[in-house]
Amino acid sequence: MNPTGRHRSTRDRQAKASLGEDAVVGAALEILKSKGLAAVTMRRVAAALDTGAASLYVYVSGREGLLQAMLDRVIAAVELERPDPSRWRGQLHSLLARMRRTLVAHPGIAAVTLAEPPTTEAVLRLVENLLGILLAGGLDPQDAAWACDIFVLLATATHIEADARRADPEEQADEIYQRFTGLSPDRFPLIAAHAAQMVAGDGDERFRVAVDVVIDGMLARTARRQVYEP
Amino acid sequence: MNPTGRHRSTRDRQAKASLGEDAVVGAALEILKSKGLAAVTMRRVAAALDTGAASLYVYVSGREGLLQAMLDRVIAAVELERPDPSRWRGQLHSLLARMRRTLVAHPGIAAVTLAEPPTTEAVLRLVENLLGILLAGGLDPQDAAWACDIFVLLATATHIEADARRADPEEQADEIYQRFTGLSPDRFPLIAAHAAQMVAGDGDERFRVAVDVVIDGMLARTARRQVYEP
DNA sequence: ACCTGAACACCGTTCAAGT
DNA sequence: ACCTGAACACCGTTCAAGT
Repeated sequence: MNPTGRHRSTRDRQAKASLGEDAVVGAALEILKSKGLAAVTMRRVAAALDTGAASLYVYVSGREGLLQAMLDRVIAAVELERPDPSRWRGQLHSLLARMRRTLVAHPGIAAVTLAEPPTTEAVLRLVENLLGILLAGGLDPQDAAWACDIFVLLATATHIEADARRADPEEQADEIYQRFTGLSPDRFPLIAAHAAQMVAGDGDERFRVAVDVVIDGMLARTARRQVYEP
Repeated sequence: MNPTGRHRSTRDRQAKASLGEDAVVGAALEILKSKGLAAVTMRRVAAALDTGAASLYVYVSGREGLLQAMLDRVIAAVELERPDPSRWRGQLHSLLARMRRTLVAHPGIAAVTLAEPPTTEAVLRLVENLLGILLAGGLDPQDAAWACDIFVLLATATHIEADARRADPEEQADEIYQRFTGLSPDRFPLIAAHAAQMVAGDGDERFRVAVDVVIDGMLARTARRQVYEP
């Protein structure tokens, strides 16, 4: 057997010394990026590794476990920030924008985030970093914890939203705009009147505004507390 | 054939005059509530209606269309508010709490919301109402539009989060608390130190805080605009 | 004209039987 | 001891053939 040769049959190949969780997750991520979440089936991942679906169960606990491991690997690639009280707001925006960009690059992967509590290594590191920046910003621990939760929810939700709209986003925005302006002014006067505002901004900008709004809201809470409970 | 009789075979029964989109959606919602989203298969819905999966395609365009119709019916049941500028903040909380409660009562249904632009009748009515309350509150149209988007994202995301945690939520919170306090203080000092804050509050309370934070953040934007661009 | 059984092309997971 | 082909119990969707 030529060790560099590619083999098309599942029989007749060298020992699987090179296989392992990393290889399985890697193959699955490649399929995810090129074909989307629905294409990530045990059978297809196995085929990409020149083996059968049953062999995958040695390295992952099943499809659910595989998705979990994929998310962890994706999140692990997000560069963190060293919390700096003098620029915590900017750090928050950078970190969350990177997180969102990474998620968007992996269509569908975030469905897993919401489904499971943040328990894997990489997700914990990200949350720890978020918490650090928020506390450096002077937030009360409870507010900081809640803000973490909200930010993760927003990042995940905008990501799911983004990748459901696979087609040209601008074209789709235009389509929705047309539909909104065409709505009966008797029944939907506000949506019709403000259609332009309803479809304004791309995913990045909408996410940025959402993060900004949450930061402002948290600062308002902090200010209120300092007035009433000094 | 006795018209009140139940038939177990797909052959040998009266004409399907009673069937229609409503019946299909109703049967699907019953399965959703009792067995969850994964159990809502074309075959099972058909079986509940004493017919075969193929017959469903007369009334719905496929599984995706069925889910869409189910969501519309669920959202249609959310009672709306007549916008009142003097109590818009309370109205927002009431409306969104009702929306969330309705979603939580239908495990898994919200996965559909995010996946599709808000284009169905009932969703449009809800968004129109949200927009009305926000504008009554004095928000700039663009801010109001963005707030709508954020609120819908939050409601959907917390709902997905809620129903992934099927088991006893309190027990699960305790489990996560144990895991957080047990984390290495070298690597995750903040999560470990603030574990209590991280798991504080049930779904309702966390959602309420999130809505409050977004409202405060939007008011801060409004105030800022009025100072700089009077 | 309407309805649907049966077929098609898939799934995730298990396990007996091989090497 | 390790690996996996084949089987099991499902999917959504289509369509030819029946009534």
